[in-house]
Amino acid sequence: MVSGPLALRWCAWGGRGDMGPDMELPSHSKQLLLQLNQQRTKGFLCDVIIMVENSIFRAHKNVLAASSIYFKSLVLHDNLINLDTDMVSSTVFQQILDFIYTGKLLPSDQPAEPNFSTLLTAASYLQLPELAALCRRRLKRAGKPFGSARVGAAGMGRPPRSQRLSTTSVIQARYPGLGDRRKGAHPSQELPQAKGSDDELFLGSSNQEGAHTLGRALCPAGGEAGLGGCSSSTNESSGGCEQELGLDLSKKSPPLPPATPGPHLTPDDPAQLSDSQHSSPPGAPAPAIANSASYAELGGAPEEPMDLEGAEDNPLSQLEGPGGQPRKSLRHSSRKKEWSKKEPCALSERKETGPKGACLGEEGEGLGGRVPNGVLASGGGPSGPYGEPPYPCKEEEENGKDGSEDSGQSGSEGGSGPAGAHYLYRPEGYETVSYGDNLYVCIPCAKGFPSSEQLNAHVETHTEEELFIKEEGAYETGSGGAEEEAEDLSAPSAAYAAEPRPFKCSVCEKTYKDPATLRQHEKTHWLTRPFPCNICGKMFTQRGTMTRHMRSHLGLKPFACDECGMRFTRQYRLTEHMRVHSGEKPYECQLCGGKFTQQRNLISHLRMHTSPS
DNA sequence: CTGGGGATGGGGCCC
DNA sequence: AGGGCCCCATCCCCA
Repeated sequence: MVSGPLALRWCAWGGRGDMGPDMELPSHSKQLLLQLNQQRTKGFLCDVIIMVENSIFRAHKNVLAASSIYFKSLVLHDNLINLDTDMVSSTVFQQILDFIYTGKLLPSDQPAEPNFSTLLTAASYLQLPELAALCRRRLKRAGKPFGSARVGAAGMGRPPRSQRLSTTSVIQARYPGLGDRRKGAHPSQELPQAKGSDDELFLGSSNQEGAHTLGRALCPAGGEAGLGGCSSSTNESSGGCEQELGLDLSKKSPPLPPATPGPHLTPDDPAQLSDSQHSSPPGAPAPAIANSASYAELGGAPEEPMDLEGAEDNPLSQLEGPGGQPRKSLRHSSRKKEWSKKEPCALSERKETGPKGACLGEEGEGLGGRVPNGVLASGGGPSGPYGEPPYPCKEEEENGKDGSEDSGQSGSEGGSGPAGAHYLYRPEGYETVSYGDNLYVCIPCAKGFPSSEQLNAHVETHTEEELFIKEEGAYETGSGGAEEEAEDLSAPSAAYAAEPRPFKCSVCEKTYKDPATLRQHEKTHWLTRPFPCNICGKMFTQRGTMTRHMRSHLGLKPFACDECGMRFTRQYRLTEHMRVHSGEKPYECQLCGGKFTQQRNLISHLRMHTSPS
């Protein structure tokens, strides 16, 4: 399943002894790559977003996974990848992505010759052995030393990752949902397991050349005799090579079982399973995706030629595809269009904000050129209000809630600067006056810092308790006061009388069984929403809500109906939907006896009974 | 044209 | 972190 287009390419290049030349299309792999690259530039079927500095790149998981073991481990888990900007810049990544999709180092936009040293660093970091080798050759030819670049982070004078883990929280706050997997821990840390699972498939299904390439992928620095730290027989010990790469794989062991052979995916996670389905190459005879759902998601009947032009307008409508329910497909298509109409607002807004807040900032092509018609960039001009307060408070959002669409908009206006609960990145652009260097602001004490690291170091000086007290104090001055509410503690509501709920919200009347839930609830009273969407900037109080929201951006619908192939973003929706097929109507109106498949429709129906109109 | 119902999407929130 | 449920909003179909 992992053997993507590049694996195909390798097969073709490697030649096959059992197949005569008349049975082989010499240009097949080239054409395939060409198509893929075209699709990438159009955003068609792109299923992963890579964020580098302020730029967003869209790509295909299969292609990334096939070209780099690093990407392979990343895209298994995530659809949004945030690359270490210390290791790769957006300009360099642009070249790299082009290389991945074309096999050529295209002349960059830069007037000067591409900086092979930085390219080599990035290639090593991203574990692109062939590109790294190319760079090394060029550097060698130019007589430039490249050892420092090859050793990656260590060579760049950066502290080992384990020492940099303290920044993780800030990074998570800025890019929540990216998690440790993406930022804090290099995915190569999962290599031992990867080698035991997917790579075996890789090796087993490839010819020798493919296996050899993979071997180099496992050991990026190697495979180039006399150049890398590893000898040409590097396949023997990839671990050592990783160390030499400076990718510090020994630090902070990932929360994974030891190198027991087995799949990365947790089989009980439908989302992940689905993601793995996403990774399957279109057209691959994968029984796991043989249902109409996945088939629909792959963009239509396999025998149908892909209509890229049509797809340009709305890739998501293509994703929905003819799933056997034309009406629904149509509806989804229009819905998606409606949705994408909203996105440009947020994005264009972000574009106008400063460097960090704006994913699209300096590099117009980050979206404009790279994904002109993709989910992120489709549609027309801005349609929402500008200049709203950057950090919408709950009340504001709820008061102005004349539609989730609108609240989404306002949310996105405010959210271009990812904000943490206790720390906050304040993007440029909200004020015409520059903030100077202190763009990272600690919310509790309002101190500004020039870097996330410094902010994070500072944040750690605040204790949880202290922060909590400050939040509490803010509410006390704002309304009611906690004291009078505290008195209510003695009078728990009858509804909760059966079960002790000793943890009471200091702001409202709600009580909870455990402090964690209370804490979570208290966040709903905070004026800042800790979890911003990386794509539209909308802020959320809970990480889970944000990641769920992110799914809608990425068009991820992991939960497929076996009956009709419709896909949903949530399990619950699928459960609901399944009643359509089963005919089950468990919700009955006590007034008229009407039965409903969904509770919410019963509720809506009950309103009809109760409302005077 | 209108209202009701079916179905779906997204966010909030609790567990 | 993820599941489950609630809510609101919306679209579509149909009587």
